[in-house]
Amino acid sequence: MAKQKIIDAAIAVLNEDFSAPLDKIAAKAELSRRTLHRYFRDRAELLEACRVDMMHTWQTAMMAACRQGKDPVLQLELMLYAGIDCGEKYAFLDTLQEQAPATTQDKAYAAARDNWFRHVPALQRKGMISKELTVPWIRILFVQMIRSTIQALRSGSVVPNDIKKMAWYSFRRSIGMA
Amino acid sequence: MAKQKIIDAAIAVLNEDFSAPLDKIAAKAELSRRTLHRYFRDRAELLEACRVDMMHTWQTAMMAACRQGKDPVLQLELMLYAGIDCGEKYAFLDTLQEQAPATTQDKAYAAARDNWFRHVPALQRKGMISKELTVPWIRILFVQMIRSTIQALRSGSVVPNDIKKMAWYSFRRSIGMA
DNA sequence: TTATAGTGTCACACATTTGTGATATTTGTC
DNA sequence: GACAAATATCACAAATGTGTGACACTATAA
Repeated sequence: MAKQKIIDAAIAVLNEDFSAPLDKIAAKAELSRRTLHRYFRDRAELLEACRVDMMHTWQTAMMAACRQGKDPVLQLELMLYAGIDCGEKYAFLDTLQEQAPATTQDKAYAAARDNWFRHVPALQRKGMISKELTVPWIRILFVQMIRSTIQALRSGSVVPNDIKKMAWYSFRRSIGMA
Repeated sequence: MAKQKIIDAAIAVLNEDFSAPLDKIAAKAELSRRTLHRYFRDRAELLEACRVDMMHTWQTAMMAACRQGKDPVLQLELMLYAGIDCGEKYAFLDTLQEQAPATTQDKAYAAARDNWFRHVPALQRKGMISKELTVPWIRILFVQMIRSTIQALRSGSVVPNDIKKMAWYSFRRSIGMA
């Protein structure tokens, strides 16, 4: 589907340069700018479509991840993998979220994501997560670990197969897990 | 000095949106766009000034850090702190480096930064750094840890005093150190 | 007070980006 | 081949961003 192709291109381009001209997005999608405009009235509409698409992708991946286990540690691992699978979509969504004020939908998204982090204090008491770290810091680490993975994949200097394992290893240890 | 004020504003704005209009930079610097143009002929000149400023800041911090110890682990810790002290400058410089082809000066910068990472294989053999991780991945983690710190500071949700400690703790452990 | 340096405001030409209409050209299907 | 759907190309007006000149408005020092 051309529409999805455009959205994917837009996410890829805007993630690197938020004010990039539509030509660049069209080029990335291998379409003319004119065709892009046939699917999206204007820049704002495209941006909104990106937001919805990213949210949907992330939610779907998250749901699948969370269904698989009740153990918070396993859930966290699966959440990280879900974020990685969403790739740029997750990172860019996170950026967009900062720029625009939260709508009702956004709040649902944020709630879904934040849900896990409620477990942190309990895990800290159990000594599974370092007590030196704060919850906001751990959240930031989580997002940045996904960004690191994206960058590693894009740079091509790391073998794709190894990345997920390395990411989980690094993230797990960065928050004080064994 | 107004010139420095503009450069700082430019780094802050362009770090978030590389194609942001000059109006935004001028606004951030609390100056009119006309005044900005009195200091910098055009966008390219401002960008170049940013690059030089960031490189200088980073080099200075790095030199100071490296003078303090011969132990690679201590050096790494001090390098991380240097990066954090440079703040956005380090992260943006890293971005710029990707976009523009390396000049002679850039190579010197890159060399200084990369210098430390030569120690990694030796440290891996000693079992101080995880053998599961690759050098490119460790480099990415280093940069992203600085970005995490910037974000944490900017969000205001983490106490500044704690950040450096948390960043070093998380980075150290993420690469497999004790 | 009078210079003078730094800044702000306004106006302007120019370039780029954006959104749209008109008209081919391609693509797939019958 | 004939047809319809999707796309490309071109042209164009409107909006936005860029760089510059002219001039007015502070300050501060001589």
